[in-house]
Formats: sequence, C-alpha cells, structure tokens
Amino acid sequence: MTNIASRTERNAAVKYSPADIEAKWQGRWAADQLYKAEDSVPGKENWYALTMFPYPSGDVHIGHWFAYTPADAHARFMRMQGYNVMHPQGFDSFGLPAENAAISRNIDPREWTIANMDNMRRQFNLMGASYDWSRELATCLPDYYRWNQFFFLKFFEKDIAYRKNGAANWCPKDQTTLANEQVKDGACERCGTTVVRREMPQWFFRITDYADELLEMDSIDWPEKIKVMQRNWIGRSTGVTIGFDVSEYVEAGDADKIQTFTTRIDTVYGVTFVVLAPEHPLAETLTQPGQKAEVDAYIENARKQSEIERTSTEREKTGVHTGAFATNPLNGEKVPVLIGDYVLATYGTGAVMGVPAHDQRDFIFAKKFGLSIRVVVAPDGWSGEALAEAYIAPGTQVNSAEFDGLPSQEGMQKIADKIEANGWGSRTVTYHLRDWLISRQRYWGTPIPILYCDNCGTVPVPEQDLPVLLPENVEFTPTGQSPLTLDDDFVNTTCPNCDGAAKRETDTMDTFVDSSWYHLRFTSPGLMEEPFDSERVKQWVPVHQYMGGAEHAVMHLLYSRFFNKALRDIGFVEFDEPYARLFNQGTLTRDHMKISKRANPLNPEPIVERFGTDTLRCYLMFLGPWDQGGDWSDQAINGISRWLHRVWDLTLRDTTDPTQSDPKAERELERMSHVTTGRVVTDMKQFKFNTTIAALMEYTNDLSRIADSNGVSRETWTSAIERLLLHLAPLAPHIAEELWQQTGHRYSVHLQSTPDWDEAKATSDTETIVVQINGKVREQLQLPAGVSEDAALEAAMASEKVQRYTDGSEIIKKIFVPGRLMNIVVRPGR
RNA sequence: GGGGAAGUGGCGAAAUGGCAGACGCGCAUGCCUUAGGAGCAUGUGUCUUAACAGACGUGUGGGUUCGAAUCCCACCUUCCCCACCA
Repeated sequence: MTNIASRTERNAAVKYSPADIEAKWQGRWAADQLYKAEDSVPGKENWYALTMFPYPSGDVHIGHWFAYTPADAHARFMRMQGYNVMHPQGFDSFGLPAENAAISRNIDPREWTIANMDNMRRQFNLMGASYDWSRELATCLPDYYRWNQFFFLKFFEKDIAYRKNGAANWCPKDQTTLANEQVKDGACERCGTTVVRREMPQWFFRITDYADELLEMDSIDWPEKIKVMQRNWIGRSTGVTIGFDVSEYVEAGDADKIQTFTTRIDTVYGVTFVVLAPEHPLAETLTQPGQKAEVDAYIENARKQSEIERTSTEREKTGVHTGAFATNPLNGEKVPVLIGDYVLATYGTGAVMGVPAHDQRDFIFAKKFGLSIRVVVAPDGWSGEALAEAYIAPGTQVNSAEFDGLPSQEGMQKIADKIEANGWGSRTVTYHLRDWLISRQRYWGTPIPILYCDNCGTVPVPEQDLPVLLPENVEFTPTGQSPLTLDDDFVNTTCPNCDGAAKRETDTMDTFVDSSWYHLRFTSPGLMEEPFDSERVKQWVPVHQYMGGAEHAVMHLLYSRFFNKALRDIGFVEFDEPYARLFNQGTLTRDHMKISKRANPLNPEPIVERFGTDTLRCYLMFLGPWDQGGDWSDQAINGISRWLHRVWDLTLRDTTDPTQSDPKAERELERMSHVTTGRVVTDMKQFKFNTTIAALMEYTNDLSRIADSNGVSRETWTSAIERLLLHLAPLAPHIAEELWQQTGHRYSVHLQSTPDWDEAKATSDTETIVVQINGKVREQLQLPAGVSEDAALEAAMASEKVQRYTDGSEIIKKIFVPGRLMNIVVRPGR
C-alpha cells in the first residue's frame, strides 16, 4: 500500500505546472499539423468552423481571447463528435489603422502590418487554438487582393458595380468617403468624427438590387436579433409615389412633376404644401425671382451643415418658400412649394407631400410657416375642431371627395387605385438601404482596376493584367485626395483598347470587400489560377458555423450576404447564403466597464504566465453564457485554477484498492459518468460552456469523494478519469493532452471521440419525489425509480410530515408528475 | 419616436411550468503547514427562534394554473440597435 508520505512526495514531484506543458504540446501539435483539415475524409461529414478574422492591430488582447477560445473549444468538440473540422484563421489586413500608424511612426504600412501579423500569430499560438495555419490568408497580399479586383471586373461587366457622381459621406479626419453603414449617429464609425457630405464621383455596388432577397432569412439559422437589425437597416416600406404638377415653371421637355413618396396616401386630400430637400434638382429651377436670394442662402447653409446637425430631432424646423405652386392631381388644388432640410435627399424621392393634420413633422412645419392644416382622416367622435397635434392613427375619411366616410385603411387602397388608373402615380416600395459605396481615398487598400482613357472613356483593366499592384513608396499622408493620385508611375498608363494615354483610377476599395468572400478563399489556400476551387467550395460552404460579434450586423454580415448572391448570379457559387449558422458572442467587460488599453488594461500574456492558457480559456468560458458577454473578475479566475489543479492531482493520484470494490459505489459512479456526458454534450452543442464546466466540476467533486472512499475497481476508476479528460480536451487542451499521456494513452487526446452516453445508465435506481400540500413542499421521499402514482401516494400518506397537513382535511385533488412530485390539494376541515 | 435584449444572494450565475440559488468567487469558523498570490474540511438568501421548525423571497402590480423566476396583461429600470425614413 502507498503510504501517506510517499504519496505526498510523489505528488509534489509532479505538481501541475502549466508553463511546463503548454508550450511543449503547442509545439508538438504544430509540428504534427494535428489540425490540418483534409478536404474530405471518408465516413466523416465536413464542419467548417469560422470565426470573424481579426484586424492585425499588433496585439492579441483579452477581447480576442474571449471571441476565439470558446469558438475553438466548440470546433474541437465538433471534431471529437466525429466531424472533419476545418478551423482556419487569417488577417483582415488592409485598412486605416496601418496607414495611420505608418504616418505617425514614419514607416511603411506594409512593414507595420507584416510585423503585426507575425507577432499576433505567435500570440495566437499561446491560446492553444486548433487553427489550420496551412490555410492562413492575409487580405493585403497581392495573391488575395487580385481576386477583389477580379470580382470587381466581373461586377462591372454585369453592371453590379457602377460609378456615379453624388453627395457622399465624408470623414474629415480620416479623409475618405464612407458607406452609409459606416456612419453611426452622424459620425464616422471608426474615429467618431462628424461626417459631412461631399460631392464626388464614387464607385458603388448595387446591393439595393438584392434588398428583397436580403430580407429573406428563413433558410439561415442566425440569432433573431441580427435578422431584425438587418431587416430594419434594409427598411422596406410600401406606399405610393405621386407626382405634383409644376409644368408652368419648367422648360418644355424637362421634368414637370415633383415626385413624392408617401406611406399614407389616404391623407392625400390633406396636402397643403410640398417640401423639397435642399439638394433636390428642382429646388433651384422652381425658385421664383423674388425668392432667389433667400433660397440660395438657405441651400448654401444646408450644404455646410453636418449630417449630425441636420438630422437632430431636437432642432427647430427650418425652411424657405420657393414662390412656386404645385398641383395636387386629386383635387386640382395648387399648394405652395417650400424647401426644408427636414426632408432628406437620400430617402424616397427627396420630396414630401405636406400633410400637417396627419404627420407630426409636417404639423410643426405648417404651424411655423402659417400653412393651413386640413383634417382628412377623422378620429372617432371628431366634430371639426382644430387639432393640437397631428392625428397619426387610422380613422374615417373626411374632406376626401368621393372617399368620404370610408375607413382610412380602405380609403388608402381605393385612392391608390384611382391614382394608378389615372396615371398620376403608382404603388412603390422604398428602402432605407443605399447602394454600397466602396471607393476610399486612402492608400492601404485594393486598387480599383479601372482606367480612364480620353478616347475610350472608362475602361476595365484586362483580366490578364491583374493584379493592379499597390505601388510602394507612395506619399500617403491624407490630403483629401487619393494618395495614389500623387504617384505618376502608377497613374499614367496606356489604354488597352486604343494604346492611347490613360489614367488609372486612384481610389482603393472599402476593406469590407476583402472580408465579403474570405471564407471562400480558406477552402483553396494559395490557388493561383482562380479565386477558389469550386469543388472544394461545394464541400465546405455555406460555412456550417460562423462566430463573431454583433457589431457587424449591418456591415460585414450584410455585405457578405450580398456578395454571395452577386457571385451566385454571375455563376461562381451555387448556394444563396454564405453562413448557415451564426453565433454572436457578447462583450467582455471588467467591473462592468468596457475594457480599454488606457483605463483598465487586461493583457492576456501575464495571465497566461501566472495561471496558464487552459485556466484562462476555461475561465473566459465559465463567466456566463457566451452570447451575453461576461464580466472579468481578478479573483474568480482562482476557482478555475484550483479546479484544474484538483483534476491534475486526482488523475495522477494512486487511489484505488482493488480489494475494496463496492457494487453500489460502482453503479453510482457509472450513473454520474453518464449524467455528466449527457450534460456536456447537450450544453457544448449549444455553446453553453459555463454549464459544461459546472458539470465537469461537479464530476470532479464526485470523483474526489469516491477516491477518498476507495470504493471502485481500477477499471471503473480509470474509465471515469478517461471520460473526464475527454470532456476536458476541447476546453483545456493542454492539461488534457498531458494527463492523457501520463495515464498511459496514445497521442493524441484530440483525435479521440466524445465518450458514449447511455441514458439508461444515467438513470438512478431511486428518485426523489417531492410531496407538496397545496403547492407547498412539505416532504421529500426517496422512492424506487419509476414509482407508480399509487405507490407514491401511499408513501406520501405514510409520512408524518404530510399527515400533519392532511389530517382532518378533505383531499380534493392529487397531481402526480412521474419522477418529480406529488401535489396533494386539500380543503381544511372545520 | 421605432425595434430588440435583459432585471434572481455580497458578486459571476443556474434552473424556461414541478425542490429557487447548481457551479464558482467572496466571506466565516476550524485543520494543516518553517507562511502561500497555498491546500483541506464545514458553513453561508432574508426574517422569527435557544433549538426543532416556520414565514418570506427571483424589478413592481395584477392574472392564468394544483403549482410561476419561467406563461399572459400593465408598469418601472438598465443596456443595445435604428431614427426628421415621409
């Protein structure tokens, strides 16, 4: 028998020391390419586990750990569930931070980015993630971005990409245009600077052509929250476009109607004015000589204001008369035309019919400018009095000619019918979604492969000339125009059509173009002839499980869906959606505050040094449900550290005495083992890492108790420990591998399968039946499993505690829930 | 203004119609130890009680049900997204 002293000595010698084992196994796994995914493995289904790839900012911070290590645990779990798993990683490596860092340090963004990627690859390895690094990609390399250019040319050919002059969102700090999705509360999503509008020719992708299809999300298993955000962003609304005649003010042949869009055509008889956005093309045409000075000043002023100022709801409404009048086709009335900046040029038709009685904004505007207010949809019991505010709800049509007396919902249809029958307008669908503006006036991005030739106009770069390389040694300090403009060697070229002089497009692409299809490239790393191999894409995509933050709901996730559909329509892929399932992790906070480098830094490396990677991984997963984020505590990580130490000691402890095996203990351990596996498997599938770990902690506690009591055979004990290690492997891969080896198993624990689970073995021989009297718990009985109602009732009535509440009372009702409870409803006797 | 998520011990949380607080942190008491950023054991929702035991308890107020943290209605609070969207 092992005596206490020698056991202590032995344990001391093999104390759990993460630093000693983690680097060792990381090296071994890498050397063996343990996580390299084959394109297909007989008898195994493919599982593409993808996390949103990082921007190479230079450091892998704790937020990356929170996003990536649970995702890795899930991928590892799926591998042990029998799938052929691909879990790639790469770098979203074009973009502004590199350029800004390069400017402030006076170095090349390429060097900065490459150095960061090297550093981050090393730090990623500290996480012990099961990445298949053989598939690594970086979007800033010509091997990758040439395919952005390739797709751009295909899109251009099919008119999915087009160039248009117009007002664009401009960030004065970053000195570039921004897509609508990148403007938050009127400010640049990246730097927070207030965005202004600027007229310039820009390249767009026709995402609006796909608006209706993008609304269709039944086939994808995504969080409802993201679907709702996308739906709101696309912002489909149905209504009627109707023209107000202004022909007396325009030259013959020009547009002679102000087109307005409304969702409330039932109120059209209440129109008392028409308002144009300051940017509306008719604004200047319609302005009468007497109003010119005032209108010009107003438009000029509106142009100077930022979006944030213009769209503030707090702000008082402003406007100016044009002096012109427009005719309402329904009643022939002439109503004044005004210009007001509460009308947005970018939504609907850029002009609205003013119905002050039934729209609060129009109401305020009318009050201010003394315009008349006419009720045409009457609230219940309305008897002609003036309104204190706009009446928005449905009601009964009044002052609406032949439609008087109709419920307004019905009026809406009938009026629309009349308008269409007379050719005054038509039912229309409008979207909040705008086409995707992809031009950026910055250096560190994919050059747009277009030439401008004096003779031939806009000419696409021939495919065989790709890639259009991003030149080196360019002066890229932002000046408001694209840095590439300054590089004469880059700009000046010859036209492939006429051999005449041509100039290159100098804008680069939005980096969201890069991330729109990277998941396809991971299937075909290093392929030179094509962006990806169609056969391999078919094997892996749609991505089975995509994981990442919700901040990309209406940017990356929407763009990528669009890109997929566009690729489908030009014949590159066959499926409709890029990501079949999506999981959004929440945000990690510390003391309920956002973790920032300045205020409350939390660097993973010192934590790894002190506790080990496995402890940090498990702690991040133990904080709470992954989708709800988590709050970091410096203290609580000790709990995980203690647990892993206990697992270590327990596994290596010489514990069993074969002469003392007790059948009851054997059976109980078997039951606990199967219960644990059941919990782990269901919870891991659902990303419920916190309860998975709780289940394993309970199992560890149970095993400790059994070890102390020396009650099971060596075989039973060994297989219980095996089970613990197999469940631990996805969560804490290093300690699991080390203990797997030390307990005499063959490398590698990560190539094993999830242990079997038998529900029958997980059931207990006895069960606890709770006895309630009138819904209150009064007794707990240990009864044989599967006890019948009658037997349970008999046992309950035999209990003194129960009798105390039932004696002298009339039993009205009994509810028996097998395996759970017996509720006895009594009426007290008198 | 519109949409969404959430509210449970001192803290992170569990339980999604059936024993509220699993698991962990923290705290308390004890043990061990040449003492550590250790380890082990026991306890730890609130109130009443010497104790046995009992009452109360999942943001607030109602409801459905034998039974509600969980379902329904109204309200309060917090967070997130969108927003002069016609």
